[in-house]
Amino acid sequence: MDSPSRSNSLWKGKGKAKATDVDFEDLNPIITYRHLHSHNLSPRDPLRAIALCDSDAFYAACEQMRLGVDPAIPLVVRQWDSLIAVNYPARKFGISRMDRWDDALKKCPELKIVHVATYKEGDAEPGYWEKPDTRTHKVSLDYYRRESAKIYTMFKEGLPGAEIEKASIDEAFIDFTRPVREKLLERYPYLATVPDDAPEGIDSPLPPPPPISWDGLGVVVPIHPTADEEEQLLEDDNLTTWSDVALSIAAEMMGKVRADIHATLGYTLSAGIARNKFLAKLTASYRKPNNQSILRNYAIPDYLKPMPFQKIRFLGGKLGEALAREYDVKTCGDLLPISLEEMQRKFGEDSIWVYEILRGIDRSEVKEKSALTKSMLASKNLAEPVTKPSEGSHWIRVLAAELTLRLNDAREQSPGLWPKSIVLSIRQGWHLGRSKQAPFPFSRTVTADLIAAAGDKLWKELIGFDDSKPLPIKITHVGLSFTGIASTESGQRNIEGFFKAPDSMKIEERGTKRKSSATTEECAESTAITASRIVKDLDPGASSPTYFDCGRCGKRMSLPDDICDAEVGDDIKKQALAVLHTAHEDFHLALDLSRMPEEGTKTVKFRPDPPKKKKVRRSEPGGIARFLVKK
DNA sequence: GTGGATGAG
DNA sequence: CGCTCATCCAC
Repeated sequence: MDSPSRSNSLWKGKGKAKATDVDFEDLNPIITYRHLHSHNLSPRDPLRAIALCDSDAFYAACEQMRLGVDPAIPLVVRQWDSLIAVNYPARKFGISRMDRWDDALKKCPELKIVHVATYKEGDAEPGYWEKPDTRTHKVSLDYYRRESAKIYTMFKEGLPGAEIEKASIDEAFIDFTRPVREKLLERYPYLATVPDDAPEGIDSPLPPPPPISWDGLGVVVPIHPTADEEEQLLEDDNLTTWSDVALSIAAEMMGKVRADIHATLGYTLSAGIARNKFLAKLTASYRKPNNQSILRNYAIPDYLKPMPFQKIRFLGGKLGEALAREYDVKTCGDLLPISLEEMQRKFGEDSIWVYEILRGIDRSEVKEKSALTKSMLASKNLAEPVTKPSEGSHWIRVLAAELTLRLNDAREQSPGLWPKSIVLSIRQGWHLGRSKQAPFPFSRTVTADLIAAAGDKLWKELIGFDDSKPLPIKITHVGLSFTGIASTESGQRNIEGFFKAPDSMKIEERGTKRKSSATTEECAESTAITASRIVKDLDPGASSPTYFDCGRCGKRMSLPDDICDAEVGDDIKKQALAVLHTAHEDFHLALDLSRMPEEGTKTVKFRPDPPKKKKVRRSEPGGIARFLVKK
């Protein structure tokens, strides 16, 4: 457990040197007019103000709102036999996330238990059932995704100018720097111009900041946690900086949106506000639920030092464990004496990320994610293993139905969305897994059948299709996913240009039902090309055309003769033509996409800021390296 | 492209 | 071995 070879003094020997002096050097940087007036908001901006805002016990809150349950009632969300969300009232009973539902009920007989939505093959959409069967049903988190999207929308609308990065289904980072700066100049107009007598012109420091009232802005993390509050307040007041002013304005804005969201959607949120993402995240958990906390720069050292580093984002896993073991320590403060060189020697060049984090430094940016997701996975662990190919098809249809919903849903926001490939993965027993993927044909109208067909094909490639004899192995897990989802970001305008014919497309459904309420999605689906002409041609009463002329390539696309000649109603011919039309548009669209410069999806590193996997380049792969290097 | 690893909640 | 989801990377 301990490391006898390591001299204690090496890393505990710093004595009482003020960490503020030695390890945290940047707590009160000089802020000049240039900083304030620079239009180049960089991660080094001393007036940066970042928030992490997350929804309290989100799934539980969703169910509580959906069912109109009093928020004070203990409520949990159940998934099969365990719990996936526990609201705060329920936590008071000692119920926690991984508890079994029946154990939880023993702890709190009044507990309101809601099973997460599920669906089975053939269901149009997920539903809530008292007792869903794990053998036939699959969990759906769709409702939570939709509610999450509502919150995200309110963030965007309520915080113009702020950069917002959705970090997960229940949390988002918000960069307030720009709106805060505007407010700063508005509120303190004397900052707008460099005084004539400023010694160094635009590079002169700003005048002393005004005092701040934190009333109603949230909990302010104390600079030096002590028993004496009086003393604390006194000290804190004497140390106000412009950075604090910036944080207080951010807190103001954050508080307003939180209140707004609570009033409109009913969700309570907690937020942390600090100078960077990592600290914001850490600060958000300072006081929960339904609260926000502010971490001033001067409060960073004493907040961070006692903090178990394994609580830090990306240090919660094996890397954190490896660090803890290597040095036999727990807190951030414990790791401060480790030199950068030492850390890099053991954990690779990229450990500088960890080194800086421990000192409250994090330059990673809040960046709205262009494509909201790059992949979509629907998967299911099978309580009853699949032993026949036909059973596989069954689950594939279930999973395909979910992917259909989700992809079409995503397309409401970005019509050009398109998964490059579809992947079927299966697992047998406990670790052996295989997967197979194939290109996913672009199609404007994605149906469950289309996806299921693709999945079935992969299934056959993966395990064969002879239903007569049982599979040699038991499949315990089936997953169907889309990968390489591209949103044709830069081409958005082009594409929307195509997608703007009005209500022409419902013809596929029924020629007569013209004004059927077309959803935005369906409107977006219609394409310009020759749509208006087609609609005219399809005017009720006129005899059905059997071709159309493509406005883009000029080609005349005709129905196959056998359909033209067949003794079928006009309805059928209309439908057939619509299908042909759609297919042809898809062809053009795919062509457009392939020719389009891949701006949104080029080699931009998707996750530039988080810690790199530690590539250990080291002669001796012992010790921690074993965790980090593939065996 | 495939499989595995990592991480979050 | 909860269960479901997402991303990255070595091969």
